[in-house]
Amino acid sequence: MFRKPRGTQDILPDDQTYWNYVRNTAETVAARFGYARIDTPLFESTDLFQRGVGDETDIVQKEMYSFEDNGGDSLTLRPEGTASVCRAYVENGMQNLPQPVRQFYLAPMFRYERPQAGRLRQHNQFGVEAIGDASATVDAEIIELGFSYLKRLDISDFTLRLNSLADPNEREPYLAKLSDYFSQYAGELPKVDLARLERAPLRLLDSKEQVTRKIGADAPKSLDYLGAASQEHWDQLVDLLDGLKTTFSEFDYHVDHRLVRGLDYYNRTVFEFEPRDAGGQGTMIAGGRYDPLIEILGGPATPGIGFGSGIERIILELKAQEISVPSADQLDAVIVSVGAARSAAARLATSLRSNAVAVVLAPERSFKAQMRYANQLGAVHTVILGEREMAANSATIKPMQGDSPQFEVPLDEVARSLSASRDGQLP
RNA sequence: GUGGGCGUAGUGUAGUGGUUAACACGUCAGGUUGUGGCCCUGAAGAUCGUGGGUUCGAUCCCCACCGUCCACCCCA
Repeated sequence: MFRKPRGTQDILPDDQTYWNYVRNTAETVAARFGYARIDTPLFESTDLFQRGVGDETDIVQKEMYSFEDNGGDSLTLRPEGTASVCRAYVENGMQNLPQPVRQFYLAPMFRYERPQAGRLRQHNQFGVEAIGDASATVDAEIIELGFSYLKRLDISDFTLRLNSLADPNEREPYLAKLSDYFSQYAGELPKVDLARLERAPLRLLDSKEQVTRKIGADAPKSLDYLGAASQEHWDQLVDLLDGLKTTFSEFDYHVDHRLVRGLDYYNRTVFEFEPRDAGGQGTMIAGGRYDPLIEILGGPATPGIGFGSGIERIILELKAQEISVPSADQLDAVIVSVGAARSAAARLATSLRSNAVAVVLAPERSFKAQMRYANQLGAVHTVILGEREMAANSATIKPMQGDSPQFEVPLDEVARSLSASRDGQLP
């Protein structure tokens, strides 16, 4: 038999309660901050990601699902969301909208990776992007949005790390200093980190190797290389976040000069929310400013900032914290009927559904088995249609929870009776 | 891409170099005439991940592959 491709998953009905909870929360919070939904294609021109994400990144070099279509074009299943949103921004003339343009997405991403907990080949992200405004107030807004999202999900015990990667022209001298610094210790660095020293010196900062971490503690900090403009931006952001601290008692952040990003397009502000006792793949939200990106993609220089949040990781954390999520829509009734009453039962089901009652017709089994069936489905009521009811043109309604007695109502009042009972149960 | 653990019915587990591979939950059917949940009885359901090899004989030993989990890498 077939099996699902490696690193993919079936999201079964039982798990959908988590997904609904997360998606609904994301939509609600996004709306509250004035972010509107955008959906972009599942695949894009390969070149968009090569240029946007960065040719040197692992994502582009070995993790993309790229293919050539019948017309000979090279396309790629999107590995991340920001490049597409920026492409859509330029392509659809969003420069002519009031700036910044605030958008969010809920969408699957694809990366050819070795699967493990919290890491899949197809995963889903809630992402937000604010494009067209370079001021630090937007940075603070995005971070507040991420905070509100986690709080509204009822997740606690998370930390927010913050850093500034400076602007590209400031980063060159910084990276040189950083390389120089680590080169002094080349003899002590483990093999993986020697490779990083060549390829991506920034990555040395968040290495998991003990030695490297120790050496990295005193490494040059990007924060010390900010130019006047990015320094002012940083100061404003810190000021705004301190303001948030006084508004939300649980809000906090800490500056971490080791926080870096794997995608090339980031500049200035970068941040991550992660569980306090984060394991390997813990990061729940990661984002930052990407002012150079749209120009890199061939558009007009346009600043932007946003974050991505892995829904699977959020759900892992919801489960880890044993957070209860709203249960699925309940089934109002199962109709139990035998013999001649079955066709009347089918008609009743149809009529109930058009009256907004959720109803299932029990399968053609013994009376007892049908009652069991109703119980297994967790229906609030059983509606019994038998010979007696047929003769009286009525139906018996039996509440399945608690021990209220069953009662009989005329057939045309079943819908009213069921919905009244349902509405009465709401708080 | 690297290293390690694991792979027995739908799910969770037990088990043995040699006749019909066990248990629990779940599923289905019964427990008399139209009433679920508890309980009782019964049934279905596993080519013991796949393919090689060792052996008279392998689910059990060895190898490869696949899958899964963990760590690295990378990242959400």
